[in-house]
Amino acid sequence: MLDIELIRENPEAVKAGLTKRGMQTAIVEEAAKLDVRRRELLTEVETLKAERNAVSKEIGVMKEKTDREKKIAAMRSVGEKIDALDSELKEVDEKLNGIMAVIPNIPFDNVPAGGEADNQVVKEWGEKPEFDFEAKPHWDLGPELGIINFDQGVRVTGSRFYVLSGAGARLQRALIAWMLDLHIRQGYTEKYTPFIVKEVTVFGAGQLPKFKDNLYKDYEEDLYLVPTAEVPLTGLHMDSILEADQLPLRYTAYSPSFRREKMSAGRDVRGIKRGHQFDKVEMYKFTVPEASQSEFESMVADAEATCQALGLPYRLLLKAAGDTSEAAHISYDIEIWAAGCKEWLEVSSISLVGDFQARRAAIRYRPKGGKGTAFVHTINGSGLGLPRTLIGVLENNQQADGSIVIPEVLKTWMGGIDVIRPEAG
RNA sequence: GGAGAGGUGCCAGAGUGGACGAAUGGGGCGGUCUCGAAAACCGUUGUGGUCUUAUGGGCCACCGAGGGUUCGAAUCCCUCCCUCUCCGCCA
Repeated sequence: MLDIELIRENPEAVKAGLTKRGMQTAIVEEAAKLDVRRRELLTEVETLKAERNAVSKEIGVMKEKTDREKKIAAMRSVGEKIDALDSELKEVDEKLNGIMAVIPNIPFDNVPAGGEADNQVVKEWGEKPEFDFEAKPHWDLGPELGIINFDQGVRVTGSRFYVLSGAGARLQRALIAWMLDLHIRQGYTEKYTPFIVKEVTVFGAGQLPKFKDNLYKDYEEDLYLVPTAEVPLTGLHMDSILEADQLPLRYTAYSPSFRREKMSAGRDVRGIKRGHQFDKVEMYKFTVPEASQSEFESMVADAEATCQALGLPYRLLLKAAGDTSEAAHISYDIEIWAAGCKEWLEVSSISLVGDFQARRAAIRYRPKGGKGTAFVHTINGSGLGLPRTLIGVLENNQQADGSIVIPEVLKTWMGGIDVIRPEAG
C-alpha cells in the first residue's frame, strides 16, 4: 500500500509508476478525489462529535430538568446527523481502501519500463554443461530412475501433482536441509510457520486482492493455504512496533507453497516445473529504511551463493516494471539453466518492497533518537524454489547411462548416495 | 466437543453509565543528590487520524474485534475471535 500522502502531494509520481508498469492511471485521480471527500466528511463529523461530547458532559452535571431535556433532545438530533455522516464516511473509506489496495508500489528509476520481454540480463555465472550424448529432460530421467512418479500424483490428486520417490524425495529433502543451514550461516534465523493463514495475513503481504483466484481457500474457516512463506513471514510482526535496535531481522523458512495456477492454465504442464504444490526455502528481512538497499543486495548475493554452491549455471535478471511484483520497488530473478529441457528456469525472485507490505500489515519501528514511529522496510527472496532446483540438479548432472551425480554439498544429507542410479529409486 | 474464568496502557493490575485516555505499583526516560553508583525524591512516559500563519497546539477515535442501547459506554446488550483451568475425545 502506498502512503495516501504521496497521492495527495505527488500524484504525478504515482501515475508515472503505473504507466511504467503498463497500467492505467485513472485510479490515482479517483483515490485523490475520495481522499478529499473523506477529509471533508471527517471535519464535519468530528466537529459534531466534539459538540456532542461537550454538551453531554454538561448534561451530566445539570440539575434543571427542562434545560436538561432540551439539551438531550438537541443532542439526539446531532446524533442522527453523526450517524448519517459516519455511514457516508464508512462508504468513502471502503472505496478508498479498495483502490489503495490495488495501486502497486512505485518502481525505482533504474527499473526498466515495460513487461517480461524487457527484463534485463545483468549477470551470467557458470558454464552450461556440454554432453557427448543427448541430454534428457527430467520428465524422462525422473520416471526412468524411479524417483519421480507423475501417474501417482494424478491418481492421488489430479493434474500438476506428482510424487517423489526414494532418492528423489531424499534429494529434495537434502536440498531443503542444506539450504536452510546455508542461510543460517548467512545470518538468518530459521522459522517454522503455519501454512494456513488468515485473510488479513495474505492481505498484509500484498497477495490479496490481486491473487485471489490463485489461492486455495478453506471457506468453512475462512483461511488460506500459503502461496509462499513470504506470507506468514510478513505476518510475524503484523500490528506491532519494533525497536530500532532489534533491526534488521533476517529470517529463513522452509514451506510448501500452494497455488491454483488458474492464470497459467495450459502453461508449463510438463514435468515438475509448475505444480499446485511445491516446496521452497524463503529468505525474509525487516530493516530500517536506510539499510534496505544494502540488505537487498546482500540477499541477492545470498541467493546467488546457493546456486553457485550447487554448481548450477544461472543468470541474474533485473525485472522490468510490468513484470515486477505489485509490492516491490525492484526485483531480481535468478534463472538456472536446465540442460535437459534446455531452458532457463526461475528459481528465485528477490524483491525490495520498501514500506509497501509494512504499511499494509502495520509493521512499524521507533527510529533511534527520532520521534514517533515509522514503517519498516521488507525484503523477500526465495532461497530457491525446490522443484526447479531439483530439475537443475537432475538434468545438469546426468550421465550417459541415465544416472545422476549428487552435488558435493548435498552428500551429508544423502546417506552415502553419491550417484542416483535406476536401482536406487 | 462440554463446563467455567478471563481479555484494560511496556508489564502487573483497578475501574460495572457522566469529571476515565483511564487509579495504583513496577519498568523506561529526564532531573535532584553523589567523585561515581545505589537508594530516596521530583517530573515525564501510548497509537492512529484530522485541522492548524505550527519544531507548538486544537479536535476525533482507540480499554480483544464488530454491531447495538444511550444525550453520554472501558463500564449495559448481541455476535465473533483469542487465552487460561477442568472434563471428554483424537493425533
